[in-house]
Amino acid sequence: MTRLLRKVERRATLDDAARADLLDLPYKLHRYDRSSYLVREGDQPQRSCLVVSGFTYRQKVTVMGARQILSVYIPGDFIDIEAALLNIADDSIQALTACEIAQFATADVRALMCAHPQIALAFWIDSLIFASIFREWIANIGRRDARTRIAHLLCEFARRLEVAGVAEEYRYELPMTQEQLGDAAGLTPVHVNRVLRELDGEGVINRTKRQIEITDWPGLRLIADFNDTYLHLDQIPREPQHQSSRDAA
Amino acid sequence: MTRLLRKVERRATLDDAARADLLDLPYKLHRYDRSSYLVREGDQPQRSCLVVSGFTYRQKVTVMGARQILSVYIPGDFIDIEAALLNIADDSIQALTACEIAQFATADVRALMCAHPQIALAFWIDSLIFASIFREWIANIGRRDARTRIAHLLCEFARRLEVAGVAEEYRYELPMTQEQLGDAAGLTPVHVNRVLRELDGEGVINRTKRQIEITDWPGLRLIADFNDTYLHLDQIPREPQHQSSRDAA
DNA sequence: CGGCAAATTGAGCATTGTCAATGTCTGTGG
DNA sequence: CCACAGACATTGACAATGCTCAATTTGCCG
Repeated sequence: MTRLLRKVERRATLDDAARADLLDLPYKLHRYDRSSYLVREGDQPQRSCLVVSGFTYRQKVTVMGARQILSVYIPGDFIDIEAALLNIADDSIQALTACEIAQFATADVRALMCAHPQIALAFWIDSLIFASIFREWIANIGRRDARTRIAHLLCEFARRLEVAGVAEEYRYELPMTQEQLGDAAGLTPVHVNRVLRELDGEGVINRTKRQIEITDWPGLRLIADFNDTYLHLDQIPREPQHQSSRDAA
Repeated sequence: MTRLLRKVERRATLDDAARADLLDLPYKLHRYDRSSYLVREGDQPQRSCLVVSGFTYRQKVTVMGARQILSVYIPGDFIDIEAALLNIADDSIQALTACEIAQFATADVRALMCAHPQIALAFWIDSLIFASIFREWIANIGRRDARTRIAHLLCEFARRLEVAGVAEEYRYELPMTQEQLGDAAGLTPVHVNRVLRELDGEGVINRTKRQIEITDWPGLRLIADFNDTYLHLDQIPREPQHQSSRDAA
C-alpha cells in the first residue's frame, strides 16, 4: 500500500488527511496465473487493479480472430482506473506472467477521489500518460516498418522498466513470446522472429532465453525512431519530493 | 460557453456553485484557418482548447517523414485537456477545416477542477473515452485489412457526428482528403482511393464531393467489424445514478 | 479559361503474411 | 538420469496485400 502512496506522491502534493485516506483505502491482494483474465471485454467491473508484481496486458480480438495487444502493464501501474468511471470494459486484461494484483472497489476509489481532488489529479495524470502511450503505438503500428516497430517496443520496455526500478538500464526480462510481441506490434510471429534475429545479428541487441540486453542503445534508438517524450517521464520529479526511499516497500 | 456547460452536465451532476464557476471560466475565442497549427509537438501549452465549430486533428510525424493522424476532433470535443496536466505536448494539433476554438488558460482549468471535483471527473471521463478510442484505433490499424479499416473509420465518424448533433444519421460531411484518411488509417492515399471506390461500387456508401452517405448501415457495420461500445455512448444519459450520491462527498 | 489540389487508374514490386516443416528448450514422469 | 510432450523459436518457399511511381482526369476557384 505504501507503494501506491509513493506512486501518488510522485504526481501530486498530498495533505495529511489525503495521505491518511489513501492509506486507509481497502483492498484485496489477488494472485493470478499466467494468461488468466483480470477483466473481460463487456464486463462492468466493480474493481480497479494495481499491479504489485508480474506483468499484465490489455487486448482486443477482431471478428476475424486476430488479437491485438493494446498495452503492457508493469509493476506499479494502475491498470484500469477507468473501471471507476466508465460503465463497461471495452477490452480484456490478462496476466502476461503470474502476478499479484491489488484490487480496490470502484466505489471506494470514486469516494476517495471526490474527497481529495489532488489524488484524482494524480490518477488522472497517470491515465493521460497511458493515453499518450496509446497514441505513440498508433503511430508506431500505422507508420513504421516491422524492424522499426519491434525496435521501438524494445526501447519502450527498456525505459519503462528502468524507471519503475524493475530492470537494469540496458538489460531486462521480457516475458513475452514472439507471438505476443507480434500481437503488440501488428505483425505475425514469423516476421517478429526474422526481425529479432536481424537485430541480434547486427549486434544491437542480445537475446538469451527471455532476457533482452541492449548492446547498442544509441543504435537501437536510431533504428527505432525512439524519443521518450511521450512517456512523460518529466512528470515524475515535478514536485519537490523525496526520492530517497526508493524501494522501501 | 453554455455548450461547455451542457457537455459537462452530461457527465456529472453539478451544484450551483460549480455551475456558476464553470460559466465564469475565462476564455478566448480563436479562429484558425485550414491546416494551421493549434499546438506543436514539443510545446509547453498554456491553454486548453475546445472545438466550437469545424474540425481538428492530432498527428505525429516519424523520422521517415510519414504522418500518422491519431485522432479527429469534432465540435464539442475538448481537444487537449492534458495540456492542463502534462508538461509537454508529444504531438501536434492542426485544423482540419477552418474552425472556431475556445481556449482556456490551463491554470484556470486546474483551479476549477480542484475546486469542483465533479467537474474534474466529467473532464476525466471525456479523456478516458478518447483513450478508449485510441485503443480501438490501435486494434483497427494493427489487425484489420485496408477495407475493414476504412469502413471502421467511416462508421466511427457517423456515430460520433450523429451523437454530437452535427450530422444526420447516415449522411455527413467528411472534410478529409483521401490522403488524410490514409494518414489516419495507416494506408497510402492510392489504396484509400481503391477501397473507397470499392465500397462505393458495392453500394454500401455513396460519395458526392466530400459528403458520405451510408446507404447500407448494417452492411458497412459488418464489413467494418464495428461495435460502438468503445465510444462509451452509454456515459451520456447518466443522471439519476449512484454517481451523484458519491459526488456529495 | 488557366491553374491547382485532389481523385483516379495502371503496372510492377516489396514487405510482410501464409503454410508447413524442423529444431530447441524445459519440465515431468518413469 | 532419460525419454517424451508441449510450447516456442527458427527456417524456407511462396503468395498477396498494399506500396511506389507515374500518368491522367476531375472539380473547384479566381
